[in-house]
Amino acid sequence: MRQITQEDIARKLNVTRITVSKALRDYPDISANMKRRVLETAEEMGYLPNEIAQQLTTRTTKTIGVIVPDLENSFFSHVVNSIIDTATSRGYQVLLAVSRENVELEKKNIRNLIGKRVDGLLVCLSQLTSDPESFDFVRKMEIPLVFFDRAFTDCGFSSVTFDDKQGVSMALDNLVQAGYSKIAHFAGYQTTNIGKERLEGYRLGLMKHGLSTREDWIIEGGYELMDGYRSFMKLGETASFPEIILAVNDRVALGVYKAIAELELAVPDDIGVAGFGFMETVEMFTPPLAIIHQDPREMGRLAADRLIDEIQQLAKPGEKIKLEESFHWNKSILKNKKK
Amino acid sequence: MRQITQEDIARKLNVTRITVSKALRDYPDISANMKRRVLETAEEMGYLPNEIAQQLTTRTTKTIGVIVPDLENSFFSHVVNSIIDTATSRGYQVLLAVSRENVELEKKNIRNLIGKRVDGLLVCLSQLTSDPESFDFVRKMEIPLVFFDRAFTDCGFSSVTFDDKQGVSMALDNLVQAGYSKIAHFAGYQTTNIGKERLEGYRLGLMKHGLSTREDWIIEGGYELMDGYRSFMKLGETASFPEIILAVNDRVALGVYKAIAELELAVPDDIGVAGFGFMETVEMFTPPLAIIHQDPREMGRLAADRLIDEIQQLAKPGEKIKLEESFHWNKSILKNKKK
DNA sequence: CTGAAAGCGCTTACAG
DNA sequence: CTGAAAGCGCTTACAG
Repeated sequence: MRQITQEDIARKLNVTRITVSKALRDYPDISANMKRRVLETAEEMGYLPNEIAQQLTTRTTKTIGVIVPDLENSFFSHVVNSIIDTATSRGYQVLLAVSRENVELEKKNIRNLIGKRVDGLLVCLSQLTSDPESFDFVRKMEIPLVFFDRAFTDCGFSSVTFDDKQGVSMALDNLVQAGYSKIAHFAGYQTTNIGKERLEGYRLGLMKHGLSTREDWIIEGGYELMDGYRSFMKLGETASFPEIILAVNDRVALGVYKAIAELELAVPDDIGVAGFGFMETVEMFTPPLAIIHQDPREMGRLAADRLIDEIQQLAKPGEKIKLEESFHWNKSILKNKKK
Repeated sequence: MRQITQEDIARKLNVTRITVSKALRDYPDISANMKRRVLETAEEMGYLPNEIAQQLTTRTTKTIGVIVPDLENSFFSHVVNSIIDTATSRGYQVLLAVSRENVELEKKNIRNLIGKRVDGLLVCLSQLTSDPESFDFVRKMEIPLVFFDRAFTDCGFSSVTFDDKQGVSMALDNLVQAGYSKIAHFAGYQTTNIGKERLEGYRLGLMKHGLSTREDWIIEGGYELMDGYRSFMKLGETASFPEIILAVNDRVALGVYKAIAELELAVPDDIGVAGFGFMETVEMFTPPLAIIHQDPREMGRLAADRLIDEIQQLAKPGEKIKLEESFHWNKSILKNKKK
């Protein structure tokens, strides 16, 4: 029942527990012979150091806390997978919590993880979080924290986010160059960062190419499949059709596909569709969706590495890291149109 | 820099740290007045109990370790999400590790998690694990463990797995009743449990309905998209075509769809397809795949609840829980065929 | 109602 | 080369 402790090993070898501790950690002032005997006996007895005790003495847990809004979202599960990979390879374990887009649960998670004395925190904010109170607490406790994907930018913490403006701009460059000029945007809520940034990128991109913005081609909606569906139907009521629809995310793009199919139109022959997403997203579409690519693995790796760097004081907090996005043409847009 | 401890609160109130500890845990032998003062001061000073210290004294961490082969697999990410939900609601946190289908890493993860003194372990074995050594160690340490999805069945630990035989049998019942009799199976490797169970279920199911098994309609392959593709092409070489293909998993089914499209055939008009999967799987297919349904949420919930029950000694180890599967007709098979 | 003592399993200066 | 002392922050019988 009782676990094997250093005391047990010590008793067996007729030395003190201090000698055992030192031998196990390979202190230079222990004889090679004693080290060998201690190691052997430890192995024999099935000794496994009690890390809780180590954590209490060393005041470090080699554990990082991760809070994610929803693990059923495959973007996040990819990010978390990559965080775990990175953390493991640097000797850290991951305590994972899910906020379910719930502000109260997010708060609780933060307190719980700090209570468990994680060495640092990796947080993707839930959609509705507006109150930085919990994070003031984190700052007061002087616990390193790095935001990813969704961040407070004025808290003094580092963050790793995508550069949507750059992404949209690059996509538009490609499309315009291929001869397209009629590009609509099914935008997200303008109360959210994502919605705003992407729409702004869209406007700027068009302007840059001297194209005028048609307000009836900007349809603001939500982030779900039915929003894309409804937006497309609304588009049918306007005077003229665009050549391409840029959807604010993959679920909205899926709704667009659905609407298109119902109207017996075809992608990409009748209309092209693009969205934001990553490789797995693409596979869900027939034909494969063109995407402004956001790589969850890169995000996870960078965020975890940054956090661990800050924990080990190899880096200072407060760095805003922006990840570049790339445009992946696929079969949902006719290439080389050249009008 | 230093964290606030009970000692700090005690000093401020001119009492001993024992009184503070008791007040915080609402001991009956502390005056209501003192409790109030302690609570207030704790709040004021931003006191957060050091759970590491608590863990050391109480010898319990309220943490469970979860090992999963691959978090990018959405089945597993759904299971883990559900585990976290259940664990959180019962007051436990989750330390998550990924084995990447790597036996060595799996071993290391187990030792690491036990080193961190988790109260229990939830494990989905990596595909190649055959040596129960690590698990003997777990047993020796008397740490509760529950396997899910992939299990050692002769280790004395509880397990939660799907009843594939029952699932296939139910699917065949439905199909035969609808008038189908020509059903092929694209099986998995017969060296794996999953491959074996599903093929066995298929044979038994056919037999039950007095249908003969055509060996050229059983094509053994792997678990990836290209395996399904190749198997379908191989089928083209046989004398006669089946009406329905039962694929061993979703990726194989996807390969079948691909092959069918290339041969300019259509699902379900020319041939029907079914596979194993869950709701998210279905959405990836056009038309939506018929599935023998394995619910990851149910699996996660049951496994976590079982483990916590065993931790709290509300249940004994060694229970083999089999989850029922249901057959979900979708548009990839013509219903009510009635020949 | 409050406190003194012992302990959880470990580590780390400091002596000898 | 080995060990005695002090400490990490907490809890829990046991006294008074």
